[in-house]
Amino acid sequence: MSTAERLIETTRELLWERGYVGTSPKAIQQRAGAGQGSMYHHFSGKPDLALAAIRRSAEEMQAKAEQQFGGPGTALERITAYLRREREVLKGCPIGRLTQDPDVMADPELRRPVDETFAWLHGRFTALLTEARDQGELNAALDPASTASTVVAVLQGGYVLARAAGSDEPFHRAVEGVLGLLAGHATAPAPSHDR
Amino acid sequence: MSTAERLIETTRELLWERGYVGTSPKAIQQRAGAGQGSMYHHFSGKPDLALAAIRRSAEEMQAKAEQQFGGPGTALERITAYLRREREVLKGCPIGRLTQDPDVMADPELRRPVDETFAWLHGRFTALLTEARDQGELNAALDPASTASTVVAVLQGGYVLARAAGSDEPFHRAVEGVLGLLAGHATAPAPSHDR
DNA sequence: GTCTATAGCGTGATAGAC
DNA sequence: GTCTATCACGCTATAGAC
Repeated sequence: MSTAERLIETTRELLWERGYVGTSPKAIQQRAGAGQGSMYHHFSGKPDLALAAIRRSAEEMQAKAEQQFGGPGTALERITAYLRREREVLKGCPIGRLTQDPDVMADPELRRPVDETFAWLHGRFTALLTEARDQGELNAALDPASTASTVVAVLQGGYVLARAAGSDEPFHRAVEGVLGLLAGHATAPAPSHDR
Repeated sequence: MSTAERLIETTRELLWERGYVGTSPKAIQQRAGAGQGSMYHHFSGKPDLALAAIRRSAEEMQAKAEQQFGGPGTALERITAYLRREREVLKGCPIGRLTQDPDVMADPELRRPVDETFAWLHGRFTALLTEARDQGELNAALDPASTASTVVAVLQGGYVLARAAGSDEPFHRAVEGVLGLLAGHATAPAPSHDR
């Protein structure tokens, strides 16, 4: 693994653990086992390195989500699979937490990957919920776009509640709660596609 | 307004805007119009002042919530009133954001008010949802405790989505989405209490 | 590419005068 | 109670040797 690679990965970790304001170039260098000069050779400074780290985390989050979204099963089953997927709940969402970092939100370049990731996620959920509705898995009275925002918010808020409590429980309760609400809106067993 | 008062209020503002790590004693003193010596006369240091500020914000959040919870209407109407209440959405939740501050979460004293506020909020919502269920406003199949976590998470996650997008819209969509999900679970018009 | 040395500034806190 | 002076330290970055 190259030095630049190690610097990016280390920055991703520290951004996740301590946020942008709480992460110093020095801390990155020490954990990555790189000197000052090395870091400034590969990156112009803290914002440049953070941009590389944030972009990679955003890509990773989308790729992981696509694993469940593009998997087998009905639309509602794929949504359920995504919501119930294993997560490092107490560490929080590596992208969502950047939202609370004033210096990240103040810089359009750093902010863009965050904005785009949630816009993508919302679009993906809206499409899946529309599919579920059209297949009769979900009540037609529900607005897919609003429900999509609700589902994404439950995950992000679940992380907040879990960290406040110092326990995974509130996160899982929130997820099961929204699944219960969605389940009650099923109108009929989903028809099989192939006949 | 006393100097100590001004210091606490200023700290509440800065904690909301920039978090604990991003807020320096110097910045507090300048905005509050107080000197170094003045601050250290009234408070033992940054953590002590932050504790006073966090406690007050936690109390305020609970008091504001109780305005809607204890207001008129059925349980579901009071929940709706709370969810639709005016908020400074783009500023985020002054308590929820502390959850992302590693130094706050690492200090049991600073962390306690955050933990307690969300525990209280969850309990309050659980009671209201139980009441709604018993009054036939809500499907009996729903678990009040899980649904309560979902509702609180929607608010906290709504703030995250709004800040990511730089717009109030995702917050309001998420709120209307969960109200839509709850509405579909009504089993019958709520009976009047008084006859 | 990586190292060490250095710079200028901010942070969190203390000391002691008024 | 509030002020100014001072401290040791950490932050982000640059310079220049190797």
